[in-house]
Amino acid sequence: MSRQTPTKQVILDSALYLFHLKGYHATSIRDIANKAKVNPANIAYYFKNKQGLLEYCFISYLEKYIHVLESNITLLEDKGPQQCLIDLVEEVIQYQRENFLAARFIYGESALDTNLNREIHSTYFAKEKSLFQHILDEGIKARAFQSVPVPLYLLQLKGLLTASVLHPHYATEVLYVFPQEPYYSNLLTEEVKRFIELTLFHPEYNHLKAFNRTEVFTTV
Amino acid sequence: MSRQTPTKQVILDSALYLFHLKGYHATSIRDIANKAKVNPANIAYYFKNKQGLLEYCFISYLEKYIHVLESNITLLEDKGPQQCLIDLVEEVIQYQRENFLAARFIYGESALDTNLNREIHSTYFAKEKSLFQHILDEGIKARAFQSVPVPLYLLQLKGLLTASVLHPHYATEVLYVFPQEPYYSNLLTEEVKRFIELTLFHPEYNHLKAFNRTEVFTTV
Amino acid sequence: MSRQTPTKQVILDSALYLFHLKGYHATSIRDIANKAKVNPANIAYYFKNKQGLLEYCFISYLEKYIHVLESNITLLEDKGPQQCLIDLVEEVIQYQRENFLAARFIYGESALDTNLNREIHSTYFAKEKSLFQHILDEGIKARAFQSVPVPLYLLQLKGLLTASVLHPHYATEVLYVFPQEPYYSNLLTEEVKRFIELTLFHPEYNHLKAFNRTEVFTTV
Amino acid sequence: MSRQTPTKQVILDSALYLFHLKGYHATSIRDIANKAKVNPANIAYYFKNKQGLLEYCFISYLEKYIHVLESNITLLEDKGPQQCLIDLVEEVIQYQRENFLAARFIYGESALDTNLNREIHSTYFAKEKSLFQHILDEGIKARAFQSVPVPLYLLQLKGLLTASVLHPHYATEVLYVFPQEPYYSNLLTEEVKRFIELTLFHPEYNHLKAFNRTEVFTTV
DNA sequence: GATGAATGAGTCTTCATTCAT
DNA sequence: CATGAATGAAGACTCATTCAT
Repeated sequence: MSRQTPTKQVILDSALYLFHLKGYHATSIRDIANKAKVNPANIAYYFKNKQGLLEYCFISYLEKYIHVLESNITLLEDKGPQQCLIDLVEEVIQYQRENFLAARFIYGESALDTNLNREIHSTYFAKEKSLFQHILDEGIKARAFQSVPVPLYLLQLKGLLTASVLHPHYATEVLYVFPQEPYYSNLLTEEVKRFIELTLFHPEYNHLKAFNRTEVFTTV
Repeated sequence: MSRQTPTKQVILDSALYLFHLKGYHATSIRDIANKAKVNPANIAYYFKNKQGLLEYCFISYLEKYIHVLESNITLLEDKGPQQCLIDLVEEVIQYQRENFLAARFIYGESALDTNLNREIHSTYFAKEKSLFQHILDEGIKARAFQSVPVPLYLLQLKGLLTASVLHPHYATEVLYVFPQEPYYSNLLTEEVKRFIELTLFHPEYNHLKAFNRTEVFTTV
Repeated sequence: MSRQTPTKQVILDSALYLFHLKGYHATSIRDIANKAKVNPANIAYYFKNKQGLLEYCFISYLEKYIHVLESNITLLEDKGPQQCLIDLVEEVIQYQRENFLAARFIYGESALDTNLNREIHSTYFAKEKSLFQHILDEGIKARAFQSVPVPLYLLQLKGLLTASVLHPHYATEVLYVFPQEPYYSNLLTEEVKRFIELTLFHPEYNHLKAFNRTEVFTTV
Repeated sequence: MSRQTPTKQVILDSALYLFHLKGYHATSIRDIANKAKVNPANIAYYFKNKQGLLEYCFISYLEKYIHVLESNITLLEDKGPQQCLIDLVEEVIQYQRENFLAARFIYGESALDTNLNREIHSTYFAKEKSLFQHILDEGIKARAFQSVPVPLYLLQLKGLLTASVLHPHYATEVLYVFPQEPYYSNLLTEEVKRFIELTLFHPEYNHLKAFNRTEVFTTV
């Protein structure tokens, strides 16, 4: 997290913004340079390549993302699986909201058939999976969680956690839900937690406080 | 559903395949023509534009998708809200699996800032929302469903339904779940149904047969 | 001048209109076909080529143009050189006005370096020159005309006669002179005649009626 | 009149040459680049567009052309209308000869229906007209000129002045007059002056030296 | 660190033309 | 006589990248 040259940073910000808006291939290096008010050759200087810029975006997001997960898992024994998972989900959602541009962009591109995607799936996402699986396995073993089919459950969990990232226009323009605003973000977090509790937690084991949903959104 | 020129159809298939694989902007018109083994000028002949080809892909998928939803909703009164929603979800998942390339591609692109995206959100997805909302409202009114905040619930439902479409590499290469195979597809459908039952259905009202999950996937 | 297939004629009219409007190279064969509401392949059928269509336009205009000149020259001995030249000029201007699209188009293109241009210059325009020169030579010999340098005089005469054809926007949008309307066409014809009389005719010989210009246009 | 990059200048020269030879639309950007021995992308770099290159050609010619006119008009009071017009005509012909390629090209294209043409007519040519009209009005008022219908006269003057530009092949290949050579250029200038004197100047007012035409070109 | 000039490959698109029907 | 399908070549233009300064 070292302080970066203003030029490098402004390139990065512009790139991230345009990538998330138009996608990687639809964004030209001159678009980025124009937005950053910088000479295009600087991009080659700092990132060697357009590809290099892309990788930098991916990796710097994912590196920190994994760090968020790992630092949470260390408390698994202290908190117990239920609390640990709940906290983890909360922090993931928060991290995604704080790095919204990167999150939206990376998950959007991650469906494509790319070498870079293959790499990050075999490293970062594999790591992510093993961390989540660890919590689930521990929870199931401790009878805190119901005995769910882990991979399927993780896929669904992924769907829940990335819903507001991957369907931004559906959220804002169709449902009038604005996931970037704290108000909605909190509601969404609570909903995800509710899903997890209802579908995963063992009822008898549950020592979390009763779930009280705000009743605001019952109808629209 | 009129009979199409073989040339037009083969262009369409090739385009869909490459779009889903590499994304719209990374796919050149020559790539498509090569794969289809036709002259690039035919693409202009049949679709006027690369953009025209894109729109054709989007619209022909979404048109049929909306049709699936609508023909299901007509049976809402007969089936009751619970069975109607369950059947709907099943058919949506099935439709997505049958039109996997289009589904993956369209949902992947739908996060971008495009005129086409704005259009389809204000038409097809708005329609989709109103249909889903109709079921939910009816179900809540009839006490078949719990009183959930509809927009948030719809966003999460969207996340669940598109999870295997939007995270294909995560599913196959990390989780070893292959959503296109009928075996996994059925399991995933059952899981989504389970989520809905647990988070939406009113327990007392429930007259569906008890949910029996296959216990295969408990661990991996 | 045989009656032509409606299709052939409508193609010709459309071509001439678009050629004069946008120029030959800026007009596509599909433009013409669209305007004529005809299938593009018909152009190949009737004219073999785009080039063939062009040649047809050129030649059919010039063939008739030369005919106008020739049929006038035959009366040279009867009328005397002055009257003959005056009548000729009048008929040339009239012919150009009646075939305005062709005239504008052909003179516009005739400055370019083309095989077709080389051909029509060595035939039609060479013929045109020899006819004009014949009148001038006869007139000079008969002391009806002043002893002008013929080639230079012909070049200037050409400039005068084609002025309203080659500067259509200058005429209409800058000078507010509309050469296609009979009113202005007559005025222009009178002006050209006046130029010729003043610069070419021998004053003593002149037995034409005194030139009375309409005084309308003295100032603007 | 700032110093231009050699590359930019060589592109400009090549473009002008090819435009005048084949016309704008028949000249491809690759033709220009080949002739200039530079990379085609440089054209986009310096002129943004093929259209941009065209506009540059038009405007740089016309800008200087108007300047020629204006700097002459300032001497109107000193010289009197007759001498001023004569000098002006001489300088116009000279300017056209010095910028032959541009002049031929621009007047050739100026008959077409183009946005650019509309613009230059409503600016440069409107300006040109008002300058010429000013001289004529002054001359008529001062009884130096006969009371001619100004717009018609200006149209004919235009025809005279552009004759050798707009009928280059007619001049050289049919009449064997070579307007670019100083010898012929002088003769042509004298002829135009003679026309003006005979058709415009008031005989009594005339204090110009008697017009002596070289007698060389009486016959060909 | 940063820039303007220059490049070659690649983009989408349009064109004139042909041919079977 | 007319058409729709199909083609190959060429069009203008954009792109990522390099390099001397």
